[in-house]
Amino acid sequence: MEHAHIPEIPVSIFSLKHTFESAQPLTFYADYNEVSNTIVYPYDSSVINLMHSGDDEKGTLHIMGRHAAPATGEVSRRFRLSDDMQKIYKKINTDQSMAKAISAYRGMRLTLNDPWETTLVFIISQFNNVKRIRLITRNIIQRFGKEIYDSGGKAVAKGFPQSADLMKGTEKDFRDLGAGFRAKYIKSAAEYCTNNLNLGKLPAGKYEKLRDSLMEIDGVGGKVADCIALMGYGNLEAFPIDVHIKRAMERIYFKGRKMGMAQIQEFAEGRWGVYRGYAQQYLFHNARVSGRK
DNA sequence: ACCCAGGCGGGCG
DNA sequence: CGCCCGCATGGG
Repeated sequence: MEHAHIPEIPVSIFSLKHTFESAQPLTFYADYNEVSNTIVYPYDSSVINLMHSGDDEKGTLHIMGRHAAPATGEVSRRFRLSDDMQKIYKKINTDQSMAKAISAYRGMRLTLNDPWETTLVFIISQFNNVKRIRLITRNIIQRFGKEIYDSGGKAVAKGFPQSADLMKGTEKDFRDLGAGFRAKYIKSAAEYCTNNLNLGKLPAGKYEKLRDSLMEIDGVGGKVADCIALMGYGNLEAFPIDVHIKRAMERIYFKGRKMGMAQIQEFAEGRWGVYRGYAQQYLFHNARVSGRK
């Protein structure tokens, strides 16, 4: 089938750039080319190549790659293309700070990632920085991922290793790949998610139950469980509170006073309701970018 | 040199 | 219960 039709998806209020740069699981191992506005990432047994043309208000996603046609639905799910951003913005645009964040990163989507990939990435994320999370994640993929070949039989990438694949690694292996004290968590999570907890069977829509189940994993506490619920299961009720969110919210909404996690959670629920996961992503990205210098 | 990073588990009061 | 501490590693 030469000159195969390139699948296209019309998209509006969508920014591949802001989405990629907002430190979500996919972005730790995908490659992004800002000039061509293209993202390349391994998925299943092939590589998906996604180009965004037009502008963020109204554009087109072009899907290229060996399995481009069957990947169309997957791209739509993964980038949450059916989210009604007008409606979501209306719900979370509650004040001047949110308005500025939405304006600055308009089109940024939450992404929906594989639950196991998300679990591993956020176990690595604890007490760590984004650059090293990315490094460690890539090291683990390089060491334990399976080769992905193009139609000519050339190895082009490595797929994300499943939990069973990581069971072959020792704690020392993960330490050598840069995981540090998290190595023991990676090892035990690989075992637990292979033998005891089927991540594919957890109830994505039941926030409390989902969160409690995820916290059975050693090394997964409340914050990491919220990240997995949000970005691995698409549960928008999850509101992960990390150091950036905590600081930003204390400053913006609590006159600089130190607040407990429960109080901040309660505030977020009351203010942004079932869309608080989206509010979190805009607050987080804004705080992180404006915190750099 | 010093401080910080998408926190967590464990121990203590 | 809540509080507090140690924790690997590398970048600013």
